[in-house]
Amino acid sequence: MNETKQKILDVALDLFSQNGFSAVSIRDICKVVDIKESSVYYHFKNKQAILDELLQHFESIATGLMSQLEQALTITQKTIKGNLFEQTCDCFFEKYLMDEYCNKIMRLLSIERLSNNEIQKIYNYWIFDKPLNFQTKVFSLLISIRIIKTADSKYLAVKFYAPIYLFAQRWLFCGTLTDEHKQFFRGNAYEHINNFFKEMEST
Amino acid sequence: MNETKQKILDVALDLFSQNGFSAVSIRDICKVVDIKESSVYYHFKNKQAILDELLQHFESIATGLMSQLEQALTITQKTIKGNLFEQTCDCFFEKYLMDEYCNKIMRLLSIERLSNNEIQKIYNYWIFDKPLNFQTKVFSLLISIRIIKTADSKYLAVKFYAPIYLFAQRWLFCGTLTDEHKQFFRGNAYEHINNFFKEMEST
Amino acid sequence: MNETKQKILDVALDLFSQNGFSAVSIRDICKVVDIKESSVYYHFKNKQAILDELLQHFESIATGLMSQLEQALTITQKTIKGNLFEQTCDCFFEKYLMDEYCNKIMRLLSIERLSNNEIQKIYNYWIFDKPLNFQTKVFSLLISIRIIKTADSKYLAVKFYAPIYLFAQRWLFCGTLTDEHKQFFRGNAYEHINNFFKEMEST
Amino acid sequence: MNETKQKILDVALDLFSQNGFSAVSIRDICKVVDIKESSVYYHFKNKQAILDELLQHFESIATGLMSQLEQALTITQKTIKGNLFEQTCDCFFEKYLMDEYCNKIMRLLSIERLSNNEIQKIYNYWIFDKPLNFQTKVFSLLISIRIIKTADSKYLAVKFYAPIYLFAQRWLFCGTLTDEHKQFFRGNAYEHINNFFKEMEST
DNA sequence: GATGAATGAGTGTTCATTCAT
DNA sequence: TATGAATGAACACTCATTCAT
Repeated sequence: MNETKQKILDVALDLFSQNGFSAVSIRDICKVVDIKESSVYYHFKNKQAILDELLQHFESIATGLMSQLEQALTITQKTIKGNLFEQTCDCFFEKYLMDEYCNKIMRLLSIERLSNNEIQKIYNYWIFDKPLNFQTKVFSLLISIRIIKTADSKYLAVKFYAPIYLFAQRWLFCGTLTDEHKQFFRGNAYEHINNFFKEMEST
Repeated sequence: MNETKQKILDVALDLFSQNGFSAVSIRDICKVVDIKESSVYYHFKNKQAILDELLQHFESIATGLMSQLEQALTITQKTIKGNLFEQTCDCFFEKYLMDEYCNKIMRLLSIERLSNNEIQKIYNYWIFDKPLNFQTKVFSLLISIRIIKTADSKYLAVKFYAPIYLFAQRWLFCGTLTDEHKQFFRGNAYEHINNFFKEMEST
Repeated sequence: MNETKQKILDVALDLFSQNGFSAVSIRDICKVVDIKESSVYYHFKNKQAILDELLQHFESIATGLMSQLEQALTITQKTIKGNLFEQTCDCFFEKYLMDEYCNKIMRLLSIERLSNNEIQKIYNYWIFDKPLNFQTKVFSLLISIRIIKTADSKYLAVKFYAPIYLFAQRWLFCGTLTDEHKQFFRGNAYEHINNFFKEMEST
Repeated sequence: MNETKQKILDVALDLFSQNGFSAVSIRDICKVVDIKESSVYYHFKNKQAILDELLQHFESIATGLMSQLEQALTITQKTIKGNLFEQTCDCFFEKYLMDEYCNKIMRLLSIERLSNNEIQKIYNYWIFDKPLNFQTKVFSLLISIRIIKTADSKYLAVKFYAPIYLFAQRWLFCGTLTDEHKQFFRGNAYEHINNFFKEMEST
């Protein structure tokens, strides 16, 4: 892709994720990219088109990652649960929640979702429904191969995912993503996962 | 309080909660209140002052409610846990998360928190820290009177609160608060609470 | 006169003399007087009326002072020139150029005269024409009683008054009137007057 | 320089010199230039920037002119005083006090100086200190080459400059600069200069 | 590919003034 | 006497966008 266009996308995402779409002006973006405002309109039809392209790119990344996770599910049907969780969680945390690009998009979605129905849908899908859906599949699998006893896989998914979501909101989707916040998140999240499995085994 | 001033506050909160503070103009507010823009400045120093007054009012309400909940804790030390939870949860859900005023404020906080440090702090306090803190106290109490066995009350609080937070985000803090969404939330939340206690009792 | 009305006049003059008429708002005045803006309109028809009253009062003061000086001229026809000048200059300096009220008015006139024909006329009359006219009379008198030799009294007046005017502009009509600036003015002005008479005597 | 930008500067100076900086709105300027208000902000950061550019241009002109006058001083050390004065006064009157650009700036400075310290300084420098300073140098020179007898060159400068300053204030810095006013000024000023030299020679 | 120049619509805010109480 | 409440007109300034070059 064109170099300038890519710069615009990068800077726009950076600013959008910090201040929201409507609070960032074309001027703001151009100041950082160091081009004139009219130049933006050579690369994009309008301001909205920048957002659209960012979101589209995110959805293709997220789709890829999620289908990758789901594939891992079928391949590793026979792996022990520890490994399975270790891998998928690691991947979900590092390449999704804390990935620079994805994290910025999600922060942007967080801001804009309340005033934009289109974005609301994307947010709900990628932050609530898809992860919960995936987690439900994981537990269904574990139940089917009798690693864990029969239970409501949907509710198990909520129990497992809700604290992760809460820690993500607390540490990863507030202001700039710092290494310190990342560590807080990892600490809280892995503690939860460990506790979760201990309880699971004890039953 | 003055009638017009109250109208301005009401309308402003309504619009802010839907679109965010900066996306709502004084013009927008005045169109609904049916006054001229300059009249706003008789009642408020500037646009920010409207937000400040709304937030201040929320904080006084939230403070009142939370101290009320905490008082209930001391009084009912001898009540059975079922009652305690029933009351506090009901109150927390209906008079806080789903209360028209508080819910709007929280939606507003959700939108603005990522681009406003001041609001970030308020959000974190009233949505994360204070409720988790309260829930921790509840579990400490239950542990101390041996209704539940010794355990990490802090982690118990997270396990208990995280799904509620997730359901609230999913159903209560997205777009206008409809009766349908309220029912979805209640359904999910009370299902979680019931399950939570069944597990508690079984251990 | 009514106490509040007087306060408004005092404060208005103070602010006008510092910032000019149009740069001072009714709000500014009311903040200092500690009344509501609407109250001003009980005492004055409009903003302009405040200015009018201030100017009118100034003109009555100035008229009084100048006629007093002119009277001194007739009475003291036989006094020696030294005394005459000493008295009139002292009076002109202290009770006119450096009088708190008159000085503020003149600073106000200075600001506004360029954009206001009415004020331009008042300024020209009381700052240029009247003093030069008076001074001309003084020199005419001195010439007529042969204290100084025949000369062009009009030009003498300019020679005498111009440096005083320059020193006044330099020290008395720039920013707030401080004691320091007053002293600078007195120093410069009396030095000039002394020099002026030495030269006069030597011819 | 850009044509529109120059037009804005010209019109702005014209209006500022008549009404003062703050009394002239961007709208006023745009009406005359025949552009939309928003266009101004393509050429200037804000209203203040227009003033700044005007003042800066004036100071470069004034600096040039004054250094030119001072150079004339060294070159013509041997010229007779008549010539020297003739040339410098002519230049100072026509290219400074009555030059269209400089005169407008000085009227603007006159209006704004009382409410703006920055401008007060510029005014004092270019209207009082610099001209008096130059004139002092002229007299020092004349004294040193014994064309005039030993005397206080500083006081001579005041005696020489004060009437010119007074006539300038009376005729050149009041309302629009008309040919009639220019003639009044020239008449008064040259009469003073002639008288001044007659007296000088007679002593 | 990029930009100089312009603009219409909109932003928050200030102002002098009015008028019923 | 004083003020609470309101307003129309103006203000400096920002914004996304257009278009000829």
